[in-house]
Amino acid sequence: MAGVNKVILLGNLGADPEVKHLEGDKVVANLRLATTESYKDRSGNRVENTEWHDLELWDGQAKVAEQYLKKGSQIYVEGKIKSDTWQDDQGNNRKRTKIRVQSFTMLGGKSSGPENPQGGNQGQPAQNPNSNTNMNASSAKAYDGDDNEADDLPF
Amino acid sequence: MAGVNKVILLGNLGADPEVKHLEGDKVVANLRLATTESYKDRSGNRVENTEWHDLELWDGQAKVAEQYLKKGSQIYVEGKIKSDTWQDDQGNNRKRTKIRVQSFTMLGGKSSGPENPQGGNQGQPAQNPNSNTNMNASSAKAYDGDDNEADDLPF
Amino acid sequence: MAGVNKVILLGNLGADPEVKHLEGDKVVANLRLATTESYKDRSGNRVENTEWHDLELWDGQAKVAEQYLKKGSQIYVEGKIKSDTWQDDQGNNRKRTKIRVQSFTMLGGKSSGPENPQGGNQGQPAQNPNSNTNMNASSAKAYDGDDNEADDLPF
Amino acid sequence: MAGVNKVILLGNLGADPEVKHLEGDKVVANLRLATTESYKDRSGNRVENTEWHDLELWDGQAKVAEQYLKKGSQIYVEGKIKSDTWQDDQGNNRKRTKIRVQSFTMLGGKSSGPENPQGGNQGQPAQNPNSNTNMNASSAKAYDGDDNEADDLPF
DNA sequence: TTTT
DNA sequence: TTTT
Repeated sequence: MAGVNKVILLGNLGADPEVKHLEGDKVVANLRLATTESYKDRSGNRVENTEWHDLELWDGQAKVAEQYLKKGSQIYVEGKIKSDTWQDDQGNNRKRTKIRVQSFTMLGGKSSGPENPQGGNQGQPAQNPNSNTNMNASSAKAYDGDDNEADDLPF
Repeated sequence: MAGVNKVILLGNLGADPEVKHLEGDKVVANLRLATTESYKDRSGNRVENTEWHDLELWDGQAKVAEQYLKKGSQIYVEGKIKSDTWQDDQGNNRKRTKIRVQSFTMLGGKSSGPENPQGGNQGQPAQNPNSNTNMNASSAKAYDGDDNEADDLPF
Repeated sequence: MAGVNKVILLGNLGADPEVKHLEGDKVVANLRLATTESYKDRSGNRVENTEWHDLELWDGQAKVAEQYLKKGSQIYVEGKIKSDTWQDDQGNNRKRTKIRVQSFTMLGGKSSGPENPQGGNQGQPAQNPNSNTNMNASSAKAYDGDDNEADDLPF
Repeated sequence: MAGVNKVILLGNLGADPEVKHLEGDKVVANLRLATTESYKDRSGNRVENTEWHDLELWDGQAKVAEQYLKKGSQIYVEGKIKSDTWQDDQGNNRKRTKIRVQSFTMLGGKSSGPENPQGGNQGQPAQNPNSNTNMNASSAKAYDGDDNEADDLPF
């Protein structure tokens, strides 16, 4: 029976993306995303609570992430929960949960813009390094291999 | 900085709720929820893929779950991802991820209706055991202690 | 700048789908979906409040809707808000809002199962007319013309 | 039967909030929010498509909006679709759809920070007018009158 | 371990 | 480990 497994996150990267280029043109990027909520406890003190999420992106999206995201980037993410289960050396059942990203959008925050835009002209500073450069890397449709959103880059 | 950490699930329970009544009137329920997606692989064969989620509900919601949900129940859930981290006996960093439920709605499927409705009249079968009895246990707002959704029960 | 425009609905159809087959193999289906919320007013009386949504589905999804949905069907929907604006006869600006469906999933409820399954054998009643027949008609990606979810039908 | 009616938006305000202070301490704010999507048409040209949403906020949230949001502000919104229906002068049935906001979060973008922070010191420019000042105005719980999120302001 |  |  069909179900729903949907995750929506908005937060900041705790580190630069870790990107691996695999055989057969496959690319995978792993991101660490922090979502912080803030509330008042019973004593009226403001408390911050940060949850860290392991994101996994494939192929076109991984390339976009590699080129545009870095530590501190603020992004909006849609994806689904996906767990790996295995047995460790002691024979214990282990489980690791990550978010398989289906789409993401860059928001403003620190460090928007490509790390090294068109590979040159570093003497001329980017016109608006702090502007709200959003960019959408849309749905990956991983199963059927029609993963062509690399053609969807906004330039 | 405020962020967003939102999970939306729709699936079936793999087991009856596990409910613990703690000191001070606190109640916690743990549910195992399966979300199944179905797709065709490259060869055109239909494949089913099930993800299992650990849900945690507190207080008013836990009581509603205890009374109305059981193995097989189909529910719609909103919540957030919440991880526990600790060190195991070998000093390894461990992490366990669960879904802290903020609201849920009972859908049809098997086993709607209370397990043992007001404790009596078992000779008379429930009129419509397979009907689409939905019920909403709304948001828990745990942090500020205004956790009064027990008053929101639909009866 | 990229934004997010996402709608999630779970409710029941108020009428059978209205389907139009257009030139060039295009198909559009219009659905009326009711989402009902129930709450207690200040006096403690339970109140029901129903919102009606106009859904629009295209092509592969429209065909699935035509074949499987009818009045009373319970569905889960993801889509986006889309408005038409025009001037009426009096020169007033008018606006009509609908939900462009990106994916939907059939839940149980009334009237699951095809209206007329494989066109025959009506003497033999469907084995489980009230069973929880879910079915997923996945995302339509209308803009790029790669609208091939008709190939994704679960049979 | 309980249903789901959920809207998630991320975009920018097209104008300053319109706030009305009603009798009995009630406050309502109306916002115009633009969500823009960007895609390539068949010819490979990038196309932008903007949808305008009418948002309605009440009480504590309305006050937060009044103080912190203005034209250009980028926000993340959760809410639900809510329609008004009436008959116009010609006796035609009319319908107007708006988004009843349940929570919102300020993101960076233009014009974060209060319009007039604690009412003074205008000679000293705000230190970081373009910084990523996020702020969460949480769920409004309108029906039951326990609308105390004014106490939840982050200061 | 659910559901179809 | 992010962000404010």
